[in-house]
Amino acid sequence: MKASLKTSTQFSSIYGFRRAYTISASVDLPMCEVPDQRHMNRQRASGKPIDQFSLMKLIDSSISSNGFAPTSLLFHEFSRSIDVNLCNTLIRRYTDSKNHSRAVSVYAQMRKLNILPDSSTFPSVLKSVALLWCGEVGKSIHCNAIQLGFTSDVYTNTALVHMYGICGQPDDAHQLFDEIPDRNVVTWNSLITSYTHNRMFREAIDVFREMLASGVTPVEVTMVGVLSACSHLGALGQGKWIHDYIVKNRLRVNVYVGTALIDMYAKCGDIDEAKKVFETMGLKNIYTWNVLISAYAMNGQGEAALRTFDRMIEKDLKPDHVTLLGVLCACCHQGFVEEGRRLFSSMINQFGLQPKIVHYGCMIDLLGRGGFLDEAMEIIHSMKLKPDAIIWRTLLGACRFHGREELGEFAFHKLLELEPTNGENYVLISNVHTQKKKWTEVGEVRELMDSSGIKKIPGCSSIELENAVYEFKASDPLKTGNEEIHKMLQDMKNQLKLAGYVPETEIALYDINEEEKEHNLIFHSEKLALAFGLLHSSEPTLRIMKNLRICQDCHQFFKLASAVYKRNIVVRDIKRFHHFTGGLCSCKDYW
DNA sequence: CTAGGGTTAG
Repeated sequence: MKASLKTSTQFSSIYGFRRAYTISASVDLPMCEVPDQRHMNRQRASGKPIDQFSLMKLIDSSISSNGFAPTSLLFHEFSRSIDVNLCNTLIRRYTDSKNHSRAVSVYAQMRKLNILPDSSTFPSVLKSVALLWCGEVGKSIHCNAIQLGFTSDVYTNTALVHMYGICGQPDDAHQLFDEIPDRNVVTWNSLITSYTHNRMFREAIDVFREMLASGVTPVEVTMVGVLSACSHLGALGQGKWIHDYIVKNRLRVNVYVGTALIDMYAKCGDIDEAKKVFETMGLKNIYTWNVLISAYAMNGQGEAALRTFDRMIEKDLKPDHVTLLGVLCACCHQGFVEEGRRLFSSMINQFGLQPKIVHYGCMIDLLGRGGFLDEAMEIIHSMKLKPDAIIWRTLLGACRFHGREELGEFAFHKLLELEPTNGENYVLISNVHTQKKKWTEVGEVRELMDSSGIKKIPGCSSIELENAVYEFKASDPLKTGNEEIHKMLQDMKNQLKLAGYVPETEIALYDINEEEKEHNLIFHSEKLALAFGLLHSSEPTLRIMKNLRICQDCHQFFKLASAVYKRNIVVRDIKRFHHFTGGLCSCKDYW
């Protein structure tokens, strides 16, 4: 029946998952250290078979004091006492205590001893398989379930949908889902999270719509999945609808739902609403605080992020790696160099957290943008971790900012080794040379790019008006179809020039992160979306999303447009938000 | 009695 299932060998690399363990269902288990050897020896010496009750007690005490029971020995010594119920309990205990590889090992032992699994074996063991990201093992357990006739058990099927989803096989999850005769709300939730886990957010929302259409009533967990999808898509209209749905249907705003709501509003650029949800929440945990801190950081409210952090510390909450990342990022986006240095050292000294590569990256960005490139270099040399491509790219970006050609070349050569096909790197070094007007070097980079076949990513922007999303790609002014918008843009350009707009052509000439050359600057996708928004909406705030970073020229253009056309413009680009109001941007041009 | 949940630099 499952002959069409794909193998899962690639999932770990495609989705960036780290394969933590590899377990084969037929592998011999390693002998574990035996914590209660004497007790077992006594039992063995007495020659009496141990009864199930004593065995479970033994397992329990062993798990609670050592975190595990000597599984293989138990199976070996006491196999006569072991039946399916005992195995199920053992699997569940291991799953609950996050000892997933042992849970799977128990299942493997069961199969070896020919103890037939029952309908409650599969859900528990599959949960562990999912958390171990072992799609291959999951598939073989799925085959067992089919052979043993558990194809219509909804618990098993739901666990399988979840397992395939978590293991990076959302298509298999969906295919299986379609074959399940009696799906319930948990089955639907599993399919939705299959998609969110695999960054297929539109599909997740489609499934949610289908779920509503089929008459299944969503619950809190459903909302968390769909809200997460809305966050990633920047779908504010959709997200608000979910929020309304929660209120109207009296679903609880528990800590999961609340955190997901804050994140949704933050990632859709509505920071005020995000804050409101936070203030009305009863129970908050570290996730909630972290989400609010990075909400402020990405929306250009660095001070608020730091104040939130202080509030958190006052409440005696212990910050974690994500918290520190949020505050460092806030400092970075606002140029708070001194504050960033202080936080970085308190991370280690006060909070006892060992910085990860991301924290170093953030510090290098902060120092680099601030012009402290030598200090950034010192950090790179002093860190125990091997600098990755992102570290070097961040440094290269700072070199462009401050015209440090030599150091830039150094970083670029590191990048050529680490990721020779990433076009961004070529663009950055090309811009370093452009600034210094070293046209020979610029030409060389160009050639290197062409010969390596590196292509630019097309820019695409979208704007949501009255529940519809309109997408724009950088357009060719000679093509027909967008006359209205093109005419509007020409008018805007003339208007804004009166307010001081000067098209910036130099950088754009070689920047593949932006769509078009000099004469086409005016047809950048975000400008098209803005013109469309101004023409077709009278809302005070226009929200635009872009798949790449906003370019320098558009940034200037939008600032002036916010003043001339008296609108707030919120742009979410691939990195962060820009809130344009009255001729200024929340990023204070520091990005 | 067993299945489903939120955050992360450039």
